[in-house]
Amino acid sequence: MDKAGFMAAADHQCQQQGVKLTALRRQVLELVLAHEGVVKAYQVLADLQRERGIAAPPTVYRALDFLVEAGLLHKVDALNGYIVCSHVGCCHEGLILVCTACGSVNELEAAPALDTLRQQAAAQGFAIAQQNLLLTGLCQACRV
Amino acid sequence: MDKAGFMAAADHQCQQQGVKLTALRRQVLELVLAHEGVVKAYQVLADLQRERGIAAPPTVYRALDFLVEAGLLHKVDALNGYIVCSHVGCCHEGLILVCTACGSVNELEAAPALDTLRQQAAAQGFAIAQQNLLLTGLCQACRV
DNA sequence: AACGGTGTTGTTATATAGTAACATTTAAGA
DNA sequence: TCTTAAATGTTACTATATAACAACACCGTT
Ligand SMILES: [Zn+2]
Ligand SMILES: [Zn+2]
Ligand SMILES: [Zn+2]
Ligand SMILES: [Zn+2]
Repeated sequence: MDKAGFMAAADHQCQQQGVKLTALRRQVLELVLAHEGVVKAYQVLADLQRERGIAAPPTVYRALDFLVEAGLLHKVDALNGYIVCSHVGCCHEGLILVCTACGSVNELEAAPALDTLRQQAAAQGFAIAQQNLLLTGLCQACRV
Repeated sequence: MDKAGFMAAADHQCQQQGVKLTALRRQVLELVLAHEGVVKAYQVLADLQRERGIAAPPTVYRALDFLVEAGLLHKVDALNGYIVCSHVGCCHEGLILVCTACGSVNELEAAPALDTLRQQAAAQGFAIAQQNLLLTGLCQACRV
């Protein structure tokens, strides 16, 4: 999906959810979108400062939190970063593949695999929540 | 496994691997072991300072890194913390279940589930590395 | 239009997490 | 003993994230 298409989908999704994609949030989303792969909060902050002058960490973290909550971004804990969801609109559980060699990120639909995990966890009485799984490894390009 | 048993297993495992469980590393391991569930680096640092007087972050981070590398601890990225491996000795891939209500942690053997994921990733040309999966949800005690 | 509540953003300060770089000590082999 | 590599100490710093409160904008009601 191209960036314009993504922003349109984002607008739509926020309307559906009854939440507001304000100018600031939209700007932050566009800044994330402008990067390939994983983006860090402080990188976004720096970008935002270039565009708007002064800005402080809470401004960025709030917007990022909102966008994650709205399902437009995913937080990639292991990297302290964020990626754009590549399945906006379809309620999904992501399988996020991060290449340890080149840093590229690829998001798959993980529902089937998570069913297996869910069963295994359920056998221990544990109910796993909806979530995204981060897996590290080597992407096709980096496998020699 | 009780703590003494774990320390014995840790000694054994380090010998097997030809690495040294020095006094400092052992002390850090015992400090982690003294807690239930997830422990943070700076908590360990504080504990260490109580026991030995002065200590600086690198001291703790080095020891923790070593212990993770040796397979005695697992890093729990999503929580910026560490847990004691509950399968020391058997080479394994962990499935780490973290209860979002009470913070308890439970580690399962994840090999079968990871096989499924590995296949799904392989279909995209992605080779996932050996790793531990962190899943959040509700433990048996916290499911109402 | 004025009011009041709610959500959003601004601002300051601080808390928490992790690492770089170099000095010093310790342990293991030649 | 001498040499060297590993481990630890030390200082300083960078990076990540949040608390707390102030100011503002939006929206429905009076
Ligand atoms: Zn997604
Ligand atoms: Zn790659
Ligand atoms: Zn384990
Ligand atoms: Zn629980």
